[in-house]
Amino acid sequence: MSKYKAQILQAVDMRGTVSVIELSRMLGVSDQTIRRVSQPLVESGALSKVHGALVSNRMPTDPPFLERMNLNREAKVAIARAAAELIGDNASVAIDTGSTSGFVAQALRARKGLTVVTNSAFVASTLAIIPGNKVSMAGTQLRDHDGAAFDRSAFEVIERMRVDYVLLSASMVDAEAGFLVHEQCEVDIANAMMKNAKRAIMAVDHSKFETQDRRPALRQPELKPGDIVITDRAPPPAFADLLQGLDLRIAS
Amino acid sequence: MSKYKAQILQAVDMRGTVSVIELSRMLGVSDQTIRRVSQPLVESGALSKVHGALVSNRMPTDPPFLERMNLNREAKVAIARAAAELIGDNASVAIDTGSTSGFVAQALRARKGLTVVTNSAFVASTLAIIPGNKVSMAGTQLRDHDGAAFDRSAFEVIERMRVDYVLLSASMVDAEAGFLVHEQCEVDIANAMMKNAKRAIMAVDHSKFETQDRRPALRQPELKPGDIVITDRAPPPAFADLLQGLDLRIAS
DNA sequence: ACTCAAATCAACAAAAATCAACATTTTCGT
DNA sequence: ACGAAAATGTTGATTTTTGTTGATTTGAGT
Repeated sequence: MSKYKAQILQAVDMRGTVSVIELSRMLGVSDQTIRRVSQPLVESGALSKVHGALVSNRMPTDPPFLERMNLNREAKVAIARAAAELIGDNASVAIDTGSTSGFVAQALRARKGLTVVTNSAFVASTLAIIPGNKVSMAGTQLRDHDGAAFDRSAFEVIERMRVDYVLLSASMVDAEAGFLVHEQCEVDIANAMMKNAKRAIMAVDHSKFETQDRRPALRQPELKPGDIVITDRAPPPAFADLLQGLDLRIAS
Repeated sequence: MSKYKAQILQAVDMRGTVSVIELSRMLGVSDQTIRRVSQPLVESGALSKVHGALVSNRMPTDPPFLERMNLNREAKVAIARAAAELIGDNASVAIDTGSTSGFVAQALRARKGLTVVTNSAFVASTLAIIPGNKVSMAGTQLRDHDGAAFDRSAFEVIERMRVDYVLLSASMVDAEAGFLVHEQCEVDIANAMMKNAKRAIMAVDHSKFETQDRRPALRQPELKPGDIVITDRAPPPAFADLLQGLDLRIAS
């Protein structure tokens, strides 16, 4: 068993796919060594190999989904680590849809004894198989672009739970309007989750503060004083008002 | 108890992995001493040893579900390909839990326009994000060893659907008793799915025909004549009676 | 189909780590 | 202080891992 095994697995699982050359630079060894030590991993089925790279078997390989997962990847990983750190073991947490939430779910695999409620099938399947976790999948009918549910039963499940944290995300942030998403049903779910959570964690990478997106957007429910915002760079000064009273954390 | 043990344990658990040389410098003793002192620690299971370093056992270990996914991998992949071929585009299909079903779900990503109902969060998240699919997740409360649901709402969802195929699996096959699983709830779900499907596909790799498992087991609902059994090797002759009237297919 | 660059593989030599045996030092009870 | 037992360091043979080389395969583009 090689000493690089854990690092390779972690890197590949986090990113879905990473090139052999990149791994060799990352670990400071030759590409040949990466191939050699990863061979048992692919034989055991933990990873798959393609020409030039290793790909994770634990993550969807569907283009649109993967694209979003790979946008601002390092930022999201850093934010996810910080969120997982904050949440801690044995906590209960509601998690919404969104690629950042997907990374948080992956980071939360290191936690133990979580109680989770989510309307994202990806989040649910990521965390459900960790021994000791209790995971509730909210909703039945999954929409195809991200595998999340927004039907009536989703609300019923969420409204039955009472959790320590709710993890939310946003498509963009506007200095006046606040945290925005594109669909009403996402707002509704966020609202239901927030009502039943002690504390909200809003996870947004820095790109969300700079979006020029002009598509119609809807406001997420307002955060309460003391709620947490995790991002990866200090937001521009224009957002000072919006973030007033919130617990802003910069992950790196 | 050696005076170094505590420090070694602490350092290794803290950092996950630390080289023997580094430990020897850290404690101001020879590398040989580190090996000697750490030997009882690895024998007692507190640490693992790799060439050049000691790694903590505390932190990262694969969930059992993923380990089962890797058992008889090639056989399951072959079976999954055959099943996906058979099911075709635009079909509707109910899929149960089980590692073989997980592989079938992955193979089904190549199909288009599927309507899927499943009680496995893993299957659901794998297929939900394929554009054009309609996926229903049956159930809310996910059990931790495989992320599948067996609660009342799971049955309600399944009983509302009418599908072309149901994809089933088994833990083992007995020449007299037939296809067996270990839990009653799995039988119940299989039963509900079969009642609402035109045709059943039973996917079992060859190892299931050879199991010596003596744990108590329960029969899956009886297959109808014309139902399909997909496996990867011709079953032993003792199973001829059981397979009588069924459509047996050998995948390679 | 053909070409070229990049990635892979196989084999070998160099380097690093391990192990076993022995010499030396430390510890501890008397 | 003395001797036995345990712990540590040292040495050299052995094993494992690693980087390099060159031949081969693969994949993208024409």
